[in-house]
Amino acid sequence: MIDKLELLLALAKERHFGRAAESCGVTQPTMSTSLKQLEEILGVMLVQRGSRFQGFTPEGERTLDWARRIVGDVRSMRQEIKTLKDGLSGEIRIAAIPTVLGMVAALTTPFRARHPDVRFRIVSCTSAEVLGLLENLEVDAGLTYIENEPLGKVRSVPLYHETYRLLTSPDGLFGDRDQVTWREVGQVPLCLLTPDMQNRRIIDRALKAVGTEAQPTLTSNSIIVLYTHVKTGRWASVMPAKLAETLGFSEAVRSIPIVDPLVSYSIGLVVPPREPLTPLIAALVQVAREVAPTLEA
Amino acid sequence: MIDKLELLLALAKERHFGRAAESCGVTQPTMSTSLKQLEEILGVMLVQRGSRFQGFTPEGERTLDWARRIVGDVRSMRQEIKTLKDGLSGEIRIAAIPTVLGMVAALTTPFRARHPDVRFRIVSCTSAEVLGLLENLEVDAGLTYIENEPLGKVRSVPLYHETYRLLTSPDGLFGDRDQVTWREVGQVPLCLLTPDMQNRRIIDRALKAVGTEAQPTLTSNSIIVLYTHVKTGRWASVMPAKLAETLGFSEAVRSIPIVDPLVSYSIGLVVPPREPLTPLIAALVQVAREVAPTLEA
DNA sequence: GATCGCGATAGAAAAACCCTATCCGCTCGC
DNA sequence: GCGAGCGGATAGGGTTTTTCTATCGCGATC
Repeated sequence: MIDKLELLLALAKERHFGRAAESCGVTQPTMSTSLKQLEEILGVMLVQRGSRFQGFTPEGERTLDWARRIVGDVRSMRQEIKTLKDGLSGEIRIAAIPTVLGMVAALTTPFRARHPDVRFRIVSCTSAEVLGLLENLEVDAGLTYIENEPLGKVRSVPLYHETYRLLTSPDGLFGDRDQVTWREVGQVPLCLLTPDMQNRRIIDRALKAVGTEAQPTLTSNSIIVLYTHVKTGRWASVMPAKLAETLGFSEAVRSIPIVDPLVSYSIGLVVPPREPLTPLIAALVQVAREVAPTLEA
Repeated sequence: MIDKLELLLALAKERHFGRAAESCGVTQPTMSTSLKQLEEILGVMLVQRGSRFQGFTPEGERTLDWARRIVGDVRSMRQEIKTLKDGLSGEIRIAAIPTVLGMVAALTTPFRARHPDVRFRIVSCTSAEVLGLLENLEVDAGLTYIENEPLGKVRSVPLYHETYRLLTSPDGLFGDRDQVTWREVGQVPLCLLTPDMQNRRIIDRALKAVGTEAQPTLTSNSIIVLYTHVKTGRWASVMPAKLAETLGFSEAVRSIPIVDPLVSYSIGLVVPPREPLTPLIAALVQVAREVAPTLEA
């Protein structure tokens, strides 16, 4: 039963019988028959049948919700019992948006100092994907924006506020300033994230609010790409202050606060709304609460 | 996996391998091996092993909590999907304390008018047992006191307030009064519920508060026994007003309000705190909310 | 209209499951 | 202190269930 629910979840993720089966370590016929059995048990069609996968029926969607919950609880149970036996151990999977990648260490380092048997897996993705991965039990926690754009069903722990800096060489446009306005930023050719990233949308929104828009000379979904370009001193960018700090640029780059208005968004840890949390996630929330004050400083 | 969790729940209920196995329709060896498998899966001992059942280990207790939740969710899922297919149908099991038994019809009748395919099973028990049965998924809802004595983890829907009447023949002690005090009630020989019933404890408490105590001439855990005795006109009792009304006594019995102080306790529907409720229970809660105002009148 | 990708189906091998029968240890009564 | 009886564990075998390989059939695509 549980296994069949797991197969259903895999199918929802892959939307393809063969790949879903493979991701669960079974063959495609097993996938087919198992789902058919699940449909028989529940007495309803769950999958739209055609020559290929065509999505779920409404009953299938409801069953998916239950499956996520039940499978999640079974995993939580197993982990909790394991923790009772071995102490905190295992792996925590965290999905993080690119602009917080530099801050992940602020969470993982104190955590690991306290719980050395715990491993981490960090995946970088967009803020929308964070929520999807969390929902589908593919990660245990997320690091993302916690106030703008609807969060869906999660619990969140605030970590810090993101403010923005113009990174540019001292002899570039506005390179001699102590602060610049968003309107002025609009005049600078920038390296920016691609528009599917929320950070980019935030910047676009800030610029639009003052009646201008970005002039991207380079866009990427990778912070590393932006970083290496800016570091040359020949490209400018707008980045969260924390990120700029963490990355540490050479003297060829100045980090200039952007004001008027001061744009600020909350970043936080998001975890499933389930009660009780798994011991690993509970411990992570605990550490997040503890380090949050030190991050704002 | 699910089956093994069900077996674990049965063992917790029966505290005896053989009987637990039988209640699940399997043999005792199956019970033994299944539990051993569960222990292997989780990597910990769950049951205190000796020559006979000696309770659960701490890990076993935690696993039990999870099992209740997971098994409950699986049942909810199956019921919800069934409802999507067939509409509301199936059975609702309600545990009720004796003094509300007469009021159950006030809930079931409007419910069945709306959902004719739903059957009911009503079990009578003490208020403590109501919560145990609810916790162990042995009933779907309870009808009991909702404010005094800790309720544990349930959601409750208030239905009405219980006040108390002295039932006695017109020519019995205080039989000519329009109201009596609790102190006076203490002087009357009464038919009462046994002390394991909360209603009895409420009465005892009320009497003790005015410095007297009950003089039971007959005690029973059955309302029918009390009813038939009082009906003869030769025995007196203290009963909730609603119950006395519902039962309907002959003219040989007067129902006299007891005052000074006016003792009143809330009766309500209690359901598991799980979200979402099963469709059946959600519908029951709905009906309870609707009929509650009419009950207080 | 041939080809290819996707999922369903058939049949056999493997695994899991559950039963009967029996054993072992503890408790209680005499 | 010893036999009886209860409670649970274990052994062995038959049956069901599961899962695999191989293959089919349907649609979409080029």
